[in-house]
Amino acid sequence: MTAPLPSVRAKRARPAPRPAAFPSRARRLKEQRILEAAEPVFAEAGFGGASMQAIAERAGLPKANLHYYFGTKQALYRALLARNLDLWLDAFDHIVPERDPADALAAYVRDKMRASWERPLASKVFANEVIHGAVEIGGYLSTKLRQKVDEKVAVIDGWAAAGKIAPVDARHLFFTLWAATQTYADFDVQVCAVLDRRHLTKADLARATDHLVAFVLRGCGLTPPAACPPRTA
Amino acid sequence: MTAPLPSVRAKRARPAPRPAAFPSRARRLKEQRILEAAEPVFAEAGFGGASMQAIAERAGLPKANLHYYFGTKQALYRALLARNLDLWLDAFDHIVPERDPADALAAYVRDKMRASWERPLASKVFANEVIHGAVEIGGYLSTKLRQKVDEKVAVIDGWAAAGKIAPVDARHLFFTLWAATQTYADFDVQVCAVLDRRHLTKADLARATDHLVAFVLRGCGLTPPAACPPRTA
DNA sequence: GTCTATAGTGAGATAGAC
DNA sequence: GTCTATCTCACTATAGAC
Repeated sequence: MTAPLPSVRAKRARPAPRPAAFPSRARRLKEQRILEAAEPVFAEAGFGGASMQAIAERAGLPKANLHYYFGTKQALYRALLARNLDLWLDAFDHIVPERDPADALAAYVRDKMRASWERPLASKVFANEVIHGAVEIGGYLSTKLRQKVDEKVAVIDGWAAAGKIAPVDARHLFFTLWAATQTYADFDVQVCAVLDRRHLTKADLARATDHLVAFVLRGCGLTPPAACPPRTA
Repeated sequence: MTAPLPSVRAKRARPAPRPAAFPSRARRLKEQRILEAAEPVFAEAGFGGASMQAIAERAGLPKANLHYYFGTKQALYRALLARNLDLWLDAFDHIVPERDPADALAAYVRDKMRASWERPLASKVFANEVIHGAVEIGGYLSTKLRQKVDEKVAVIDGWAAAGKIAPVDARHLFFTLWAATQTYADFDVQVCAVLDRRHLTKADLARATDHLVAFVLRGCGLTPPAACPPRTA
């Protein structure tokens, strides 16, 4: 579709910089503080738009300090991504064969919606990275994430074979669930605009969750027929 | 949640630059060509990561030429956004009271999926802009888009009142549909990774469309009860 | 470990010849 | 209208004093 662009993040290749080999407790805390400050900056400006200056100001530190701990902007960015990657996998734990499909899927959706409420910035950083080609996390996506999805797809296929759920395309079902839940974090501004809100409230998210759970359960044929009215011409 | 950041796009405020008052046909063609080149660059690098240099190379023109036509990088970016904004509204035309809900929603989903296939870069540019706070298009979102959504929400509420569709939250339904369809454009890399593909093919998108249409129709109670198996304990 | 001062580079934008 | 050469500045990154 599109000819490849030269990678955005490839200014000057530099060998692994200063960081210590044995991270002390104090060091970890400092790093944590910097990552905390970096998250909103990368989330709202993207990698290219973020500046070490802006991150340093947020962290209340001089710029040079960030370089002392992370070496380069890219390394800081990578560390931030790494810290959050597995965040999205936790919800998968609900999807197990022995559990009732409706309960499992409802819990999955609720967990993902909770994440959108509690960690919207992490979601935005991740979204940015994927939109821009997942240069840093491509490996993760095609190994750990794919394996986890394959595993959970098998669970859903098992439910379908047992007649416990409508025969959905489980992989695409996950794409739909990810998109539908993360949109409340990534595209919150658009949701706000349409709902005529200044900020999304917990009540807004609760309503969104109720909508989504009901929608998904019906979509998977997990709601009693009573709620399935006959189709009108 | 997060304190506001200084806008990413606010380096040096400059008065409206050179562009002519009466755009000739030739001028419009040149502008078109530049916008065409700008789309993949902004899509894959974001505003901050995109460079006028990269766009110029894609367009086969010297940098100065872009500045002659658009003045600033921001103006070029704005022009690109403006060109694509109404793209997403077309599909709404299917949602009219007199049409059968199932047909209308299926057609809506199919149109949006077609857009994800045909104009993925436009979708990415838009997604970037929204994630980064919709600084440029916030006005559009809270006026034209909101009005359009309100109008179509009324149609769906009308169907629900007439018992033609399950009582869904129409606004959140649209958020779900937007997210579920645009994810195939915006997050194509992730979808590829999970599906173990190098690129998404038309067949992949067709399969995704079939999944989504079926899922949405069931989710809206628009599929005959036969396909709604009883819930198992 | 911390921070000030600065080096060095790339980017947006412009001047001015053609 | 077009393009080369250049200006200016912001940004990443580092040197080196404390």
